Amino acid sequence: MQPKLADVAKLAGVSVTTVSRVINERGYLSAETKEKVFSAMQQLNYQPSLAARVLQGKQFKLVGLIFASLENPLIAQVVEEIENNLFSHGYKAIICNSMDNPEKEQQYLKMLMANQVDGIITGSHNEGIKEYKMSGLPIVSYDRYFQNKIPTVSSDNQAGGELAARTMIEKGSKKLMLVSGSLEKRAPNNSRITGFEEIAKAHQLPVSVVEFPFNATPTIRRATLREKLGAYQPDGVFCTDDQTALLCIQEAKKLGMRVPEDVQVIGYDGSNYVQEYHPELSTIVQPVSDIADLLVRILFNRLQKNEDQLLDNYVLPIKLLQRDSLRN
Amino acid sequence: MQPKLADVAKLAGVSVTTVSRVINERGYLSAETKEKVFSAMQQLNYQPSLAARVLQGKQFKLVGLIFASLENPLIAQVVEEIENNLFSHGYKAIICNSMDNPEKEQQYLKMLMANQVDGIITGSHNEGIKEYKMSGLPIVSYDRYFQNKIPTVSSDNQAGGELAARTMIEKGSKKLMLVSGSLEKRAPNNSRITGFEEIAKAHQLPVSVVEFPFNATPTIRRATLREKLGAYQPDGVFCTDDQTALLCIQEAKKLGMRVPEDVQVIGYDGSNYVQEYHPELSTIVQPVSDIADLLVRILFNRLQKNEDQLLDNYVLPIKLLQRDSLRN
DNA sequence: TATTTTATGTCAAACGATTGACATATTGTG
DNA sequence: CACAATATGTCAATCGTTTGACATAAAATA
Repeated sequence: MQPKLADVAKLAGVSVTTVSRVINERGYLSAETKEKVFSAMQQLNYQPSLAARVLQGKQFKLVGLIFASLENPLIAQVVEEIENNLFSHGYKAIICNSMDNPEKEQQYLKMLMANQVDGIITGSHNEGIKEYKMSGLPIVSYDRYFQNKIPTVSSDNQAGGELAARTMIEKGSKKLMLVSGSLEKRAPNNSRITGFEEIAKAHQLPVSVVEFPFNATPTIRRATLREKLGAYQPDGVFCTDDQTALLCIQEAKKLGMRVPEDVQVIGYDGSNYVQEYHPELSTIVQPVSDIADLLVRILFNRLQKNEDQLLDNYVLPIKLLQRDSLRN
Repeated sequence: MQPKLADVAKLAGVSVTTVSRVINERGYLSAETKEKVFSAMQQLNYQPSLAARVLQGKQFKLVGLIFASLENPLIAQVVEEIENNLFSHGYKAIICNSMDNPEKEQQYLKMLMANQVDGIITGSHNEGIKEYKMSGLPIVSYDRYFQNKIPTVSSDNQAGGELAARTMIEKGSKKLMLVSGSLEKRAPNNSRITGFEEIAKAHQLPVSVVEFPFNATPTIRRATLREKLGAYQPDGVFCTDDQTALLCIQEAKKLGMRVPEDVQVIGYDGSNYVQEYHPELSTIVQPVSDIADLLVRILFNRLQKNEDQLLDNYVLPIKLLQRDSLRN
């Protein structure tokens, strides 16, 4: 059995109240007693029962992370950085892979509420889930709009789309194609599309649009891309996520199109993984560290009930990573 | 405030004991009462306080996952599949990125103990951490050997190394190179090396060995690989992980070596990501789903105190995924 | 009809830590 | 020396749920 407060008290030769005082830093305490208590805790390898503390109204120091899937390198990185961030504040993260499944997401929310987590950070695709409102929990979202004053952090999707268009037009592309990795309305994501389209229109260049449902498999995407690339023969393709962009490059090459001579390709996300292991891909890079940082910061702000200066949306700047899928 | 048991009881017009009986399925209960209670729970959106239940000796239904880093696609996939598996059993997962840092791992163990998680699944690199013994928690490990009867699940590393060697030798490689993604002793990992070396020796073929410390950055790996490839000019390279294999292919090409004509390359891991987005790479594929499944199954077995038929090591079969980095 | 079985209720003690109220020493300060 | 500040102790209630002991009443069975 795990040692309890009383065991520590006995070993240290003090009362349980005193031990509790030491742990919670209340009242007057001599250095000597603190020392005794701490060493007793060490010896017994004592860890206060979180369950018992929570019952007293203390925080669990537990945050729920709801994201679609860790198999997306960007999400994996965001989750990892959030987790590191939380850890440094003494918080733990419960991970929830919603798999883009609203039912699963709903069940997760119930679980998280039962666990009485202190807050939730979500980057999942499904919205209109009423439990979000009911939960009464502090929630922060990544790159998703919610109806009810849930703060959202995202990269500057609009500017990203614009930058992608401007860049490839500058470098000579005239016959553009836009591939949306997932069609969901209301996602900030969509600004990537509008940003791109606006610039294209300003230059009076046509844009062929391909949209995938979010659950399209790589195989389906490949087949579709192959067909669209072959049929339309674009000389510049912007994909709203890196993974689709990779497929796009690969299929273009299979069709005998040279990248970037015949067709330039730009992706979106710029995870560490893509930067390191797909050196060819040019992409719009999201500031992941800043995003993770801000998400946690906002959550803590809400946790501490400092309901002050909370914006509804935080939009962080993106930048272009230019590599071989773009001409010089 | 969250509704409590008493609120449900009042709304359902029964006693708290009855509600508790319904929830815990104890004693005699009429269908009618159950119905009333369930509907009251629904109406109030009642979730029993896990903290209170845990205090009564119930399980948290919480498992700690300690892995090095989610930025490795294989780990991300393993974690994701474990999490899905746990979820279907009503369990949640706390995620811990140890970042290959023993100190962090130790802190995590403490946290997990304080949280009174029901068990731990670890695939982290650091061993000899005494807290593992002290924790008294059921632990299962992935691809790591521990001294003290902690069950381990791994892919058949030895067979994987052998298969890699046999395959490339069969396909004509005579000047072999072995690149170890991380040098750690005592890891099952090492069998990949010995397996490869044994077959090479049996064929009286020389093997040049390159070893990286686990924390070598991609940049360092690239530079080293470039030099070793250039100096040794191997015609067959086996890398003990896919990421290093990708770097290897890329650097070989930069050096003007053709893959697979001049040099064949085989990796190890075969995560979904690599299969989908690096179609060129040939690799030894670990059965990730089976691994995740087994890890969870073993953990549950220990949780239920069925200390029966528990092997120390479970070695699951691997298979070769042959693609363009190998000759036909 | 007598006796089980079924169905529910009341009550109170746990689980482990926190905390307020209050008591009692030992210091230190003016 | 008086009075405050410091240091610790005792005691009991509390958080929300579980559970055992016991009581009671209705329905089912013998």
